[in-house]
Amino acid sequence: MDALYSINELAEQFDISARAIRFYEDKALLLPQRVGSRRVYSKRDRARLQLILRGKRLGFSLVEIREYLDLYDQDPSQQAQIRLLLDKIQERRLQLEQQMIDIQDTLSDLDSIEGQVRAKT
Amino acid sequence: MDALYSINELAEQFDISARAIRFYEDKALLLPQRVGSRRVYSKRDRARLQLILRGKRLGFSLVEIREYLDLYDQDPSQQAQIRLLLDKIQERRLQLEQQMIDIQDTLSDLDSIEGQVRAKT
DNA sequence: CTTTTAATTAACGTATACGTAAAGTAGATC
DNA sequence: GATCTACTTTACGTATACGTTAATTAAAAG
Repeated sequence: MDALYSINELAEQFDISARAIRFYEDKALLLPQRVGSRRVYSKRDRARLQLILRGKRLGFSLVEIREYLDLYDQDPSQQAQIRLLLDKIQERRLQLEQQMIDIQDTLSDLDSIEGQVRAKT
Repeated sequence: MDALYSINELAEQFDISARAIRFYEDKALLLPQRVGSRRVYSKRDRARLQLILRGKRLGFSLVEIREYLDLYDQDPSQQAQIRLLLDKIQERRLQLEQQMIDIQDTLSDLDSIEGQVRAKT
């Protein structure tokens, strides 16, 4: 009696298109059961989709995400691959830090523009 | 006697391709002087390119960046557009915050994987 | 049994941001 | 003057992540 979802239910829950979900399956990131020709998603599939979307928010490509998802499948004892993932995460962290700096710089620029605007009134 | 740069000098300085710089010009983000047919970049052009790259790191599209660059050109007194930019910046900030959460979640997952790995040894 | 409704596959289309030849030119060097 | 080097324009190619018909089909509702 595990909860099951249709493709459109999942799409609505995560605010994405059914097309996107089928696309992820096409790229081997998901492999739901079928009832006849229709896709049926388990809790586990749903959790996978959630990981996919998180990966996307982190800026990973679908190919990268697929590789990382495999880590969750293969009983996780491959430390080499885990290290690779940690490296990628670290790389992303550095990018995030640069983004923070960029935001600060941009906000400074905006401040000075604002100042100029005020000086003119 | 303002410093001038060739396209390849700029490319090297910012570690991008000359092709990329020409592409930005094609998209009207840059408009360097010409000496004969060759592009010559001023300090101001260089600063513009720096803003372009910052915008990219912040996740803006070239079209968006072009719109914002225009803000720096038009003597900055158009508060409506400045507000629009501030809104976009705010939107990016929210995305960044979500990214921070995603990173934390991912690191937690990695911790638990690491725990499982250790438990097995 | 007929009509919706929800879902399916197949396949072409789209936007973004360049990469990558290919062919030519202009100035500097020998 | 020939060649090398840096640079140019033109234009087709590429990767990613889906959007968008179009044509079916199966199951539910009437």
